[in-house]
Formats: sequence, C-alpha cells, structure tokens
Amino acid sequence: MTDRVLALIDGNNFYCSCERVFDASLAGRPVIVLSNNDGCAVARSNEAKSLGIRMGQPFFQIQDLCRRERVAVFSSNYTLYGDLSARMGVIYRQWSPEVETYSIDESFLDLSGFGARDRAQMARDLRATVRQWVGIPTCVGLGPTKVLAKLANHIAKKNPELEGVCDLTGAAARAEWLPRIAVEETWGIGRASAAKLRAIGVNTVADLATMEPRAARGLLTVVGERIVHELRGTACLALELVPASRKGCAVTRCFSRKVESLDELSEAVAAHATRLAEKLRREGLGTDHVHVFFHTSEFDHAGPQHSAGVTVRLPEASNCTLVLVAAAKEGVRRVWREGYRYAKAGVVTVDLAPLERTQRALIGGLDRERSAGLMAALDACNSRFGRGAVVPAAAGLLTKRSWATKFEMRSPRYTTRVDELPIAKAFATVRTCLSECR
DNA sequence: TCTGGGGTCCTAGGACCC
DNA sequence: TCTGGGGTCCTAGGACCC
Repeated sequence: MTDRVLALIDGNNFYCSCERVFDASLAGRPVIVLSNNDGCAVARSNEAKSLGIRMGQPFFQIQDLCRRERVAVFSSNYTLYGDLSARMGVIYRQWSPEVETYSIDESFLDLSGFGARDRAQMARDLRATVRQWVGIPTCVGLGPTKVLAKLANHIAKKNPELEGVCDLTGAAARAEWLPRIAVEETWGIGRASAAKLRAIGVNTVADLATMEPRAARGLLTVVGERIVHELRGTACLALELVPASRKGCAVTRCFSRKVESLDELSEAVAAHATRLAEKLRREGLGTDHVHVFFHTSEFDHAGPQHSAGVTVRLPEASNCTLVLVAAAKEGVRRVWREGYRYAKAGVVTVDLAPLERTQRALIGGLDRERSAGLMAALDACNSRFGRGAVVPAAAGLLTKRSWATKFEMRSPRYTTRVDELPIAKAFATVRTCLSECR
C-alpha cells in the first residue's frame, strides 16, 4: 500500500454553486445560502466572502449589506443539492472503482496505480467533466493519505494558479507546502487542539508533521497521533467504501416563531417523530426509545429560560410512525411546563440496530408485521404524492403549523419536480426559422 | 423582531462484577 | 501508618467534522 494515492474532490462553495447551475445571472454576483428558517449564512460564494460575510453569521446582521451589495440570498434547497451531489457521484464511479462519499460535496477516490503525470491529468479531466455534465466547479487534492489529500485540496482552493489541482504525493511537494500552512488548516485540528499546539510552538503543518507521535498522543489523544502519521504519509484512516450503519438519528428544529402552547409543541414534536420514523425505515433500522427535548432560546433575554428532556422507552424496538409519534407525545406530556416561549424541539434516538435483529418483547410487544404493511403503504403514498401527503391523525392536525420551518427564498427544485423544471428559451432568427420550415 | 442541523469518535470516571 | 486486582459497561462531556 505504499503507492496508494487518494484524491479528495469537492464542490467549491457547494450550495452557492448549485444555485448558479440553473441561474446564469448569478455568475460573478455575490451569493449566499441560509440555514433552516433563513437563520444564518451557511454557504458563501467568493464574492460574498470578499464582502466580509462570515460562515454562520446570522442573516439579520447582514440583511442591509446584502440589499446594498445586491447579494443573491437563498434559503437552503436540500433536494436540489442532494440531487446534484448524486450526479457527481455517478461521474466519480466512472473514474475509480473505489469511492468514499464523505459528505454531500466531498468524495475520496482511490487513484492508485498511475504515474504522477497521469493522475494529475485524470484530476483535471475529472474536474472538467463534473463542470460540464453537472455544472459544479470543484477542486482536487491528491495525496497518499486522507489527511494529505484534504490538505492538498485546501491548497488547490487557496492558490488559483494551480488551476484546481494540487498533488502532495511526493516528498518534495510536501516539503514545499507544509511549512507555509497554518496548523489549524489540518483536517481534525480544531480550535481547541490548535491552541494547545500553538502554546508549545507548533505553528505550521510542517511542525505538526515532525512532532513526535507519542507527544501528539499525550497532547491530543490517539486522534492527534494518527494525524501526525497521516501527515508523514503513513495511512491510519481507511477508505470506507460501504457506509457504516448509522448509530444514532435525530430530527431537531428551531421554530419559525416561539411556541407557547402544549398543543402546538406536541404537534411539532409529532411531526419530528414522523420524520424520524421515515429515516429509520429507509435504512431498515429500529429504536427502543425516543428522547424528546424542547427549550427556550438563549438569545431571548426578556423571557425566563427553560429546558426539558425525557427518554420514553418502548416495549420493543420499532420504526413505526404511530409508535414513535405516540411515544414522543407522551414524552412532551410528561415534562411540559407552561409559561415559556419555546424556540426549539427535537426527537433523538441512539443505539440503533437493524430492526429484524432486535429482541422481541415476550409480553406487551408490538404487532410488527401489521405495522410493516401499513408503513410500506404510507411510504409508497408519500413517495408518489410528496412528503406529508399522508400523515397519521395522531400526529396532530390541530394547528396551521405556523411554527414550521421557513424557507422563504428557496429556489425551485429544478431537477426533481416536474412542475419546477427549468424552462429553456431558444432564440433563432426569422430566416433560420423559415429555412427550417421549408 | 431576527442567531441551523446532524453526525462521529475519544476519554474519564463511576458502578458493578468476580 | 496500614484496606487487591482486573475486568466490563455505561454515561457525560469535549472535540471535531460538514
């Protein structure tokens, strides 16, 4: 495995680039994409970064700036981003049989077995193909380990003269670049670790790479030791070709306005539980408990603060919407406290397992077989007619869901909804038309 | 007025067991 | 003065990631 070469490819300012694919007028303009409820900026085009808009900055702080500078502002359109991401994955698999999808916009590809010139050319071809077929600009980092491939990708992004590709496979390239990069740019080194490293004079990536592995372990646990080895070219992190089964699952949301009544909170939590059950069924997982929480906003300085949470146990593991909704509402009833302006609620499960491998209850168990049929029908309806087309009455139809998450500036779901397809307009001269007619 | 959501991994410390 | 040794499991909290 000494000649292993990994490529890390990712979309530049991915969400913003997705918005630009179907709207040519956004080219060259500052673009930002907001989090749920249009709360914070979570993606920024280079032009928006130049205006000083920070990652995670609350939108209300930059609203005036956005108006003044004609920043194009979008709510998150996860359907669109997920679909474009899947299309990029299809291309990656034509380049390499070994692909790890690391996040919505990042993938590791194994490009071992090619010479330096060939793999650099492959990286350039890959970028060009993604750009042409999907419309997303990308950067590629090459290296013998994941940490070095990530670092190479970072260098490719920050140095336009590299034209989107950086190769840190060779010792010479590493000797050139590592001393020039701040230690906190290393994948896995966050704020806390960077502060510890800088306190002992480890300031650049090169400093970290030459650190004694045992010392790195003493300072940053085994995680730090692995990073040192990876920076030296010794792989500690494997390519994960088959995504591991998830260990936990959560659906949590801030309300678009404060919630003060039990009915509304109960309905919101039921909606979250409905979504949670759908996610579990899609992966064949089950849970034997539902943890419910809700709390006021830490930014709400006027009102009194309160935070509540409770775990409701089930008689046996399930992923049935009816069971999870009932448990979640029971949890809300148990810990509800009147007199607060609640800002957020969620349902959380941990210790998930494939449902068919879970222990059945001897007494008081659930009718799993009957529920499976009902849920399959429910999922089929919602898949065909759109999420929420059929919901259990137990999930509550009491209010107008005015607490529901806001997406007031969402672009069309161009690639996944027939009624939201982009419309292409073709122009031709009269003469061309006439000649076509003849 | 207005501040996101969803994950993973690691460690320390306590409870408990033989 | 002085009170074993070696395990497992669970949980909370910290850190990090996108």
